[in-house]
Amino acid sequence: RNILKTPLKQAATSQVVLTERQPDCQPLTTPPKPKETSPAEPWTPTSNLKMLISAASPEIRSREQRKQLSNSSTEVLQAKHCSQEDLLGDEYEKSQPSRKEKSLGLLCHKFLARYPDYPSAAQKSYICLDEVTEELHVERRRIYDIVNVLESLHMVSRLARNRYVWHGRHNLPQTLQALKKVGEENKYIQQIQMIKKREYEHELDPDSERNEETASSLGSSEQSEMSFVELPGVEFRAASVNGRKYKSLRVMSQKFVMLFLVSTPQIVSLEVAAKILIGEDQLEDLDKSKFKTKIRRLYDIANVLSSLKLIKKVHVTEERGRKPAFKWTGPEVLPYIQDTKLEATSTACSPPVSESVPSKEHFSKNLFPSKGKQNFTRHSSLIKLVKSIENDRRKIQSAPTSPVKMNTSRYLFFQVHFKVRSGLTLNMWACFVVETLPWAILSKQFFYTPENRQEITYQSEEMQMKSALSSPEAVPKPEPPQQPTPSQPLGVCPASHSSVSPVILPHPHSGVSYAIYLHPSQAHTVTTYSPGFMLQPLPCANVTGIKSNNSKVLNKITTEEGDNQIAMAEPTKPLAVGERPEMKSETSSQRCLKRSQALQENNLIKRHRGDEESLGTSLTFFHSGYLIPLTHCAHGTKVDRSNREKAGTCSLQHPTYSSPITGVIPMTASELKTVNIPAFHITPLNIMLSPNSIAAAPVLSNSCLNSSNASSAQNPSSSALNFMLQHIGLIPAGVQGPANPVLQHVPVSSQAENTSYSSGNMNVQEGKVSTNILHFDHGGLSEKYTTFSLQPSAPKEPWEPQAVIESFFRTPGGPNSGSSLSTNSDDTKRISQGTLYIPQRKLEVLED
DNA sequence: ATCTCCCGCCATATG
DNA sequence: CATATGGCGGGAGAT
Repeated sequence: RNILKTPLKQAATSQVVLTERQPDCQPLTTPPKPKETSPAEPWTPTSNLKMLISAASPEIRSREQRKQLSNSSTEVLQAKHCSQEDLLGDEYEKSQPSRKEKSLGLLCHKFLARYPDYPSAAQKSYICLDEVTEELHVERRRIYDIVNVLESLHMVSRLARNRYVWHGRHNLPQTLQALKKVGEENKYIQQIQMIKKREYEHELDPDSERNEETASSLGSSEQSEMSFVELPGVEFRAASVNGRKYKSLRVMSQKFVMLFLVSTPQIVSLEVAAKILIGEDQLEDLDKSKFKTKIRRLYDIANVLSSLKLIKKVHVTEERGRKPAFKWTGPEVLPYIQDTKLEATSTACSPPVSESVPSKEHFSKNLFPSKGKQNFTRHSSLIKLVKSIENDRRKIQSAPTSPVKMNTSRYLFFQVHFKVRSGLTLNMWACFVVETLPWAILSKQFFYTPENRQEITYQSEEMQMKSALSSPEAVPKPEPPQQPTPSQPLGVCPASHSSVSPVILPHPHSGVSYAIYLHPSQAHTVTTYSPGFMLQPLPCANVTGIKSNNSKVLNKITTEEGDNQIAMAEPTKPLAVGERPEMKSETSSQRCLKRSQALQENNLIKRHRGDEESLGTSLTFFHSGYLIPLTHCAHGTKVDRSNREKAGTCSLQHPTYSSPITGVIPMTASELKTVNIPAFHITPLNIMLSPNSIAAAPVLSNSCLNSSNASSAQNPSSSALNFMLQHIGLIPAGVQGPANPVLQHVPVSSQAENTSYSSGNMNVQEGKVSTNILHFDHGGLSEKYTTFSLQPSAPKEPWEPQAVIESFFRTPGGPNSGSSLSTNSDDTKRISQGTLYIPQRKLEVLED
């Protein structure tokens, strides 16, 4: 081994020598001196050879190395000369070491093969680097690369020199959870947005300005050091090692993973990752070489992660071209259900066993993180983002002179993560703009999370996002200040949902596609920007074919990789006020059509139910035009209960989906009834702000139950759901049809009962939002979480975003009431129309 | 040409 | 000091 080392070092030297000699035309001449001086290791000649050989063929090189091990310097030399000349021409090509076969990925596979994924306590395996390097025939250096990444995931930990312990994937769930949490705290999402945003701008006008950037970046240079995320049980032993640095690769690896866990489509392009990993420390250091190096490292890391099946390579295509990226294919990591106290115990569990069921408190705490008291608007990246947004608005409005208030506190970001029965999950990011329209959807998507599959394993790549649907929301642009529409209390938002277009959502397993109705503009956007995904607005008449196999569209879709998409909010033409009427009428007719279809579909569904049975899934048509696959849509608590239990069981076996909230969250029959969403169970998985943002609303006890509408029979969670979905555009307002032709204009409801729940129409056009409770009843634990919901307000009362926000993040009487957002919660504000959006490019992800 | 990323020099840390 | 680690970037296969 040492032998190898020495000559290598000299290779460089010899290069110099060689070069110098070039002019002499005697490149092969061996400098006599050194040769004699070190009989043990004839470095110069060897080096020369090495160089030549390596240039000629890696195969030879390796042979050379082998020989070298058993050598007698002179002989080796001879041999090499021979081999060099002999082999150079021909056979060298085939033997073995095509570069690929030496890839870190492959090596990693070999490495991993040596140890069990889930080593039992008994078979605690140790890793001796010397052995490994020898057995795998690799240079030590390479092993370090692997081990470092594994360390970052706590799959191994160092004991001492040359010695590591193998933990396998036992810690993975916790690690990922922890990483995700940190990732969120680091505001990676925003940073990513920021980067994309920046790129976008550069595209628009290459001669962009960078002063603003710099300025904003100065804002704060806090947080995120080279902090390595550790787990309670798995700290760096050999504590001394812990003393900073020398964890770069590890840290980088963790951060890289964080990016996946945090970003919504779990896809991260190398470019973005590199930028974030760099920019995190140095501000705006667009050093080219540094970037390259970062990329190199990322590839290294990615190779290991790939071997671990945690990520997979894909390509993201956008205007700029095809960019390398990776997609997370590891276990789904739910919002931090990580509790330091629980880790130790859970670590001891055997393979698939998940962490113990989190305590109520802990769960709630995680669901609504509230520790970060600091106003997140202070975060530099966010400020940047906001500035960018302002820029956009300026551009869009083409009214550069219009006063643009830079008030960062006006922006609020939050993520909504709804879970639908059979695993269809709606995940999105939205943004509030205080003083403007309610919100804009930054991104949203559906993905399939098979929590009720018994056979689920980490290879969730087949499952996750296979049927992902990401529909870029058509976000209305802000209206020019010149023509404010203060008189129009109801924002553009509701209006934009007045009509829907069916869209097909492929289903990976059953081969069934689901139709989802989206607003035309959305559908359009989708089709336009996600060609690869084949979101197709279909003529209503055709939608009936839930499982149609004749539709080429469908065929294509099912063939397509579900994750070929990624679409983000795209600037779209705002709905002009004038257009609204027409839209509506059109909508009405569409609704009718749809409803009739709904019936048909329902039948179809039933007919096909048998097929679905195997999956324990069935389709149900949601009368609002939202078709969702459901698991025994039921209707009663019983089913729910059993399901829940099943889910619970499942979770025990599959840590990946073990989160208690992954399971079915039952709603009582009464709830369903009230809500009028008979077959539609939605579980608000988490509604949270960006980490550390404004005070979140932590759980509440019963007190809250009564806080706002105790008397009201409405189901809080449903309210919330309606509210969200509607504004998100998933549920068209006033689906009920012509009955309420002018929904958009007529602020509905004055009573809680008819606000939206009674007639099944979701037209909650406006109203006050108040805090409400979500019932989480899983595994015997019944919990209530405060969330928002609509409360009927006085007719004609304009929208009060402030209230929305307030109630969204605030809990009456809760620890965080009177949060940072606004000083007086009861104060309502008027808002003008408009919306913000974050321009993003169309993306297309391709498998490799 | 671009994407990947192996190789191995050499600065540092460790013992 | 000898070794063990691992940062880093040249430059060569892969595509």
